[in-house]
Amino acid sequence: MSEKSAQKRKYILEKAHGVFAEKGFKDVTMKDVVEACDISRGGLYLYFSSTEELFLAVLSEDIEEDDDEAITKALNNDATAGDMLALFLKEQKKEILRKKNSLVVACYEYFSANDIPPASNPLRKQFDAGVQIVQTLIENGINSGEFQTNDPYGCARNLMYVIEGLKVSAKTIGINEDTVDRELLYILEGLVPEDN
Amino acid sequence: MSEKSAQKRKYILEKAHGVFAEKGFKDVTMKDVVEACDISRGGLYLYFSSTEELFLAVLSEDIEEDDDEAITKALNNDATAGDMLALFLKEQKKEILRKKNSLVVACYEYFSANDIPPASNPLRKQFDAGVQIVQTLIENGINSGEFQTNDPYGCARNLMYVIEGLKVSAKTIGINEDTVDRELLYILEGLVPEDN
Amino acid sequence: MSEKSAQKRKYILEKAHGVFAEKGFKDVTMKDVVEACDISRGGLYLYFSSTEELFLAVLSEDIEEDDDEAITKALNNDATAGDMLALFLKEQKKEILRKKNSLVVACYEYFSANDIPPASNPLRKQFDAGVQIVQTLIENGINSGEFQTNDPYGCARNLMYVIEGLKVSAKTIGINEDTVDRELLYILEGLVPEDN
Amino acid sequence: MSEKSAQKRKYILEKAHGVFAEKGFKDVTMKDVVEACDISRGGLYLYFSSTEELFLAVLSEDIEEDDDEAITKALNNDATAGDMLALFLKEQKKEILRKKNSLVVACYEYFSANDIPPASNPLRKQFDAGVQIVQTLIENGINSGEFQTNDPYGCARNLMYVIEGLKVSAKTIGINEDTVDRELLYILEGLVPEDN
DNA sequence: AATGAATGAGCCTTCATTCAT
DNA sequence: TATGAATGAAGGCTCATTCAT
Repeated sequence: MSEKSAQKRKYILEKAHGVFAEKGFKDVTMKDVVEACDISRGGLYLYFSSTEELFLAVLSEDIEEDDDEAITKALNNDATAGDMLALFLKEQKKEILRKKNSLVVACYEYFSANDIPPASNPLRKQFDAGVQIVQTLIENGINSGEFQTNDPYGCARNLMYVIEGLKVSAKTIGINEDTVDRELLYILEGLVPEDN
Repeated sequence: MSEKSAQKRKYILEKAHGVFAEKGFKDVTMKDVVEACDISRGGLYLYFSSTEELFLAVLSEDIEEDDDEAITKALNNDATAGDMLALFLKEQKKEILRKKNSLVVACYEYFSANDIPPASNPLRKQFDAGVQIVQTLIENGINSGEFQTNDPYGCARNLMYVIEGLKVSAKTIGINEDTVDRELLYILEGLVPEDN
Repeated sequence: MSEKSAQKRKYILEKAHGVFAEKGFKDVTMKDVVEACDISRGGLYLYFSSTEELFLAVLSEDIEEDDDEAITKALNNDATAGDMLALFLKEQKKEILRKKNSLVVACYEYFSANDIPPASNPLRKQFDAGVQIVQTLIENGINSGEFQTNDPYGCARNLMYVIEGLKVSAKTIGINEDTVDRELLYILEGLVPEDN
Repeated sequence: MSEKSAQKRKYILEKAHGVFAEKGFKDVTMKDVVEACDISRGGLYLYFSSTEELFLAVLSEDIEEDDDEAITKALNNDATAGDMLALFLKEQKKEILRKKNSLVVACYEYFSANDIPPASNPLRKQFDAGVQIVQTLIENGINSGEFQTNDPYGCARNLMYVIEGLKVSAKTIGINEDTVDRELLYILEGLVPEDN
């Protein structure tokens, strides 16, 4: 039955994902999830015993899938650094503007209310991974002459913080696609040699 | 009596401010506020009839006081653009790192759950005001030869998004003073003519 | 100031009358009355200390005014018994169908919840008075040859119970003017000699 | 489980019936019912979510049972119209004088506060059904020579309004068995040929 | 007399959690 | 495993009543 169990667990996580995306973290009740899953109250408790447990499980599933497949794939090809950075930014843009199934708000609510040690904070991991990827791409770009900067790490961090700022702004003050494009472009332009 | 009433209203707002700072928006109950104020349930309802009403009142009081007095004062003196930008950033840094009485998290929770038209969204107003100030300072700095950039508006926006990113990161993944310094410095350096 | 006091008392009773007419007895709160009168909470308590006290006061004022003036006046003239009974029924009909300011429902609620000794029950007094009036009119009518029945008292009671039935029906199942006319006419016809 | 559920639903309705009989409609709180049933607050809400819902359910159960079984049974026998009318009146009398478990007052309170379209107003239905029964009985009685009247419908209505009047009077001004007997007798006598 | 702020009791409603089946 | 009835705690809201001014 472990097979069937795993199946059901996955099913619950999917439905719960939708609930967290819609209501954030704090407003979600076990009842919400039960109803979304259309299972019994007791049934849910068999798998998860609190919204926190549920949320953390949803989150790790989510991150697992997340693995920036597009980027990874591209890295295996012979794409230029510029192409790959563009690809990365395209993914980020999609995430920033995503309305459906976004866990961003739920993450803010959860991680701002719970002091998670950085080492095990998935948000932190994602952020650091992003910086790492961007830094690498920039360095590659410098080597190939596509990019120009004397602080690739600083630039990568700057980019990631801007992305964070855009994400939160998208949820709180509302921004449109043009705004995102403009901001990302601003940064990219800082990277490109300006002599031309 | 209106005098005393106003007094008490203010008192409630102060206490509520503390509660929102501590628990964010969604977790705050009227009971929390009642207990923080040490008044009766009915007494609170005399002044505010929901946590939303309370929060919005707290917020407008907060913004009112906020008025970036330091900056304003400096503007009336003969401070250089560089000094003034440094001052602005110091204020922002304080805000980013503030643990006590920060409404940042509560704002995220409230404004991500409620679609407020941009025109009346105080978060938006604050952001735009920030961009405006920074842009002006940069332009002044360009005129005085302190700064160098061909897109003051873009640079101002970039700075403000980084600040947003730092704010949210401070609450969710935790960042220390050095990180803030490093990020702000990175941007400042981009502004300073590098020929020397 | 006793003059002014009496004035205000009267004012409160008028407003309260409207409130009881609209909401019945049980649903009325002191707050309702305070708001209807636009006076202070404490102010109302200076005059009445419960809705019950208020209601009973409203009721006695109401009954006082009620005194079937029209009938009384007619009795002093040389109206025929038939005319006077018709007049009486017209008044009753008005009462049965009245939507505004009717205390009927409030009376039902109050007197069905409180066992008032018949001797001091104003509803009972009114009922008995009605029977008495009708009986007298019928007897007069018999003497003048207008009416015919061998049980004037029984007929009067029957009429009054029908009126009670119509009153309560008007409030609970809804009846229209035609229905009232038809019912009252039915009784009248039983009184009139049928030989003609 | 549905079996047990139905059982409990019935149990709650019985207890609630008692509560409404005792306190009318408006004064009944969910807490009253919870206590009468000796179940938990939440438990009650599982079955009914307001006193209104409860009351309407109580009412329809009540009417269902009500079916004037005695009359129906008699109709299938060879009882005379007079016997059957007497039987009907005996039932009504019982109802008029009933102290325990009577929903009359609750009905007054509920239906005078809520405008229910006549077509779906159970009080109206009951009234009309009563008129219909009485009219039929009278007509049968006329055919068999037991009764005499030239307006069976009018007489039936008159009877039913008197009964309504007696019901409400029983609750508000208090009447005893003799009074009921006397009033019903008065009407009956009007039906019986008087020549003998 | 009159005001209206303040209190606290009371009822409403929703859910997390348990448990018998 | 799975169900869903049941419980009771928690928080919301409204008002009767009091009292300092």
